[in-house]
Amino acid sequence: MKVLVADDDRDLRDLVGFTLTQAGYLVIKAADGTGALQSVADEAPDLVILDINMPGASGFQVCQTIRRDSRVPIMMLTVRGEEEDLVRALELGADDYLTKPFSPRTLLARAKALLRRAGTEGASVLSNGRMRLDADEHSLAIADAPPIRLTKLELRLLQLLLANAGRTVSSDRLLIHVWGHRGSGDRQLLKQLVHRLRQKIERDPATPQILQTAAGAGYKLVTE
Amino acid sequence: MKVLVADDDRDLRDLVGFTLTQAGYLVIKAADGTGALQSVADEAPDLVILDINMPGASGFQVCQTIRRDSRVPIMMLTVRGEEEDLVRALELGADDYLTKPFSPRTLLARAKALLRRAGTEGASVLSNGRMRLDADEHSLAIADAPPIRLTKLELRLLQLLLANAGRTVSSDRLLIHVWGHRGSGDRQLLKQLVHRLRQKIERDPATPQILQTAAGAGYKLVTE
DNA sequence: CCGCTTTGTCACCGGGCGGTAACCGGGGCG
DNA sequence: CGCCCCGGTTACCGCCCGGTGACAAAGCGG
Repeated sequence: MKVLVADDDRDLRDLVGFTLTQAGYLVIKAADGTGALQSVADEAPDLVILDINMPGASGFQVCQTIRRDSRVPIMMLTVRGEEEDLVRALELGADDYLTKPFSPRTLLARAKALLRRAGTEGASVLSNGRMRLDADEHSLAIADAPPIRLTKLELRLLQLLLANAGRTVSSDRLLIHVWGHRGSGDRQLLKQLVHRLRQKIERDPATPQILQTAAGAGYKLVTE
Repeated sequence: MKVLVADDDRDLRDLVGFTLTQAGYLVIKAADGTGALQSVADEAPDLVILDINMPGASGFQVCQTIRRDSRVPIMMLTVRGEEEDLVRALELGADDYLTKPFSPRTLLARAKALLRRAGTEGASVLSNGRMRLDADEHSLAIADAPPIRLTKLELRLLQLLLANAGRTVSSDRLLIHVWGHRGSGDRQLLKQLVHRLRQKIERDPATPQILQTAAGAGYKLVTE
């Protein structure tokens, strides 16, 4: 389940992202309106969380543009006391709104309700090239080989890698996505997870063909 | 299809009632919380529409009480700007919500979606592959074997599993479906229920062929 | 009120998941 | 040349998870 979080306030973006990540969602972030539109087009998220006040293109414009060719659920973020903005947002096709400040619990409850209502809940399979990741089954199928069972952590790792297939994903992003925190000492965790995952999915774990390392940067998934 | 509308505002109640009646639903009305509970018990509606602000018993109490022994879809009505109330409602087991004012069209669309999702339109017998579940008889027939008597909980568990035959259903969903939103952390209940059910339906309960576990995720039913 | 069935709770076990440390080998650099 | 940083690998171990048995509590029909 992919969620796009668009907000120019870095702290808020991180908080929202963290909350959703911990709840098992795959989070994509954007810092401004144009970035948000780009991400919607590229990543086809299942839910979009939009701050109204953003540089680039305002939340309104973004919302309107998205609605031109998508019915993806949109949740708007506003500051208290901007009722008329709110009404306008709803008229532009937003599905729900949240006034800052809000608690993580609130956010989660509303997000879940939106996804449930949209009926997007069932489709939890992410695929790219020869790889197919099923979040419900906790399994990964490569080409026509029988699916491989994954643990929770392996699944999370692959979610982010597969969503960025072909591109290198930094160790920090992986750490945050999988464990929810970063730190130099935690490198070992990632090392281990990658190693164990390679034992499972690589034909020859010593010379990885799929889960490749980008020295000094991170890892990337090769799906071709 | 029976719908209960509970709201202390007579005008709103009538409007909602009228909308639903026109759409072909059988509408029951209640003006306060206690009346709502009474009606739920007496009439067993297929959908409950609850205003949060009501005399008698608040929408929360009503919602919670209903959820103690029923999983009938519940839609909450709120006025704009009561975020935390809303969250509480969703956490208490409400399925959807609507902020006043809303259009009749919206109301209808949401109500239909809820009923569809609840699968209330289906018959009392559910079958897939070699398995046939009869909700009235509380029995499960596998292939040509004589039907097996089921308890209430076993029946509910199988309902959800059979409706998603072949796919993994998460432990959380099962817990909510069977016990109705309490003990969302109580894996023990599910563990036991599965164990007991396996004793009944599996040829060799130690190596399940039908009710299989998806480690770290949930359970799934194999109907082939 | 009794007895049976159903359901909730507790305790235990075995296996695997995941965190931690230590070691190895290679490449960059002083 | 030797140091050290980085990533891979091996090993160990605590703990969580799922399965199981036993028993208490609750529900229900006679």
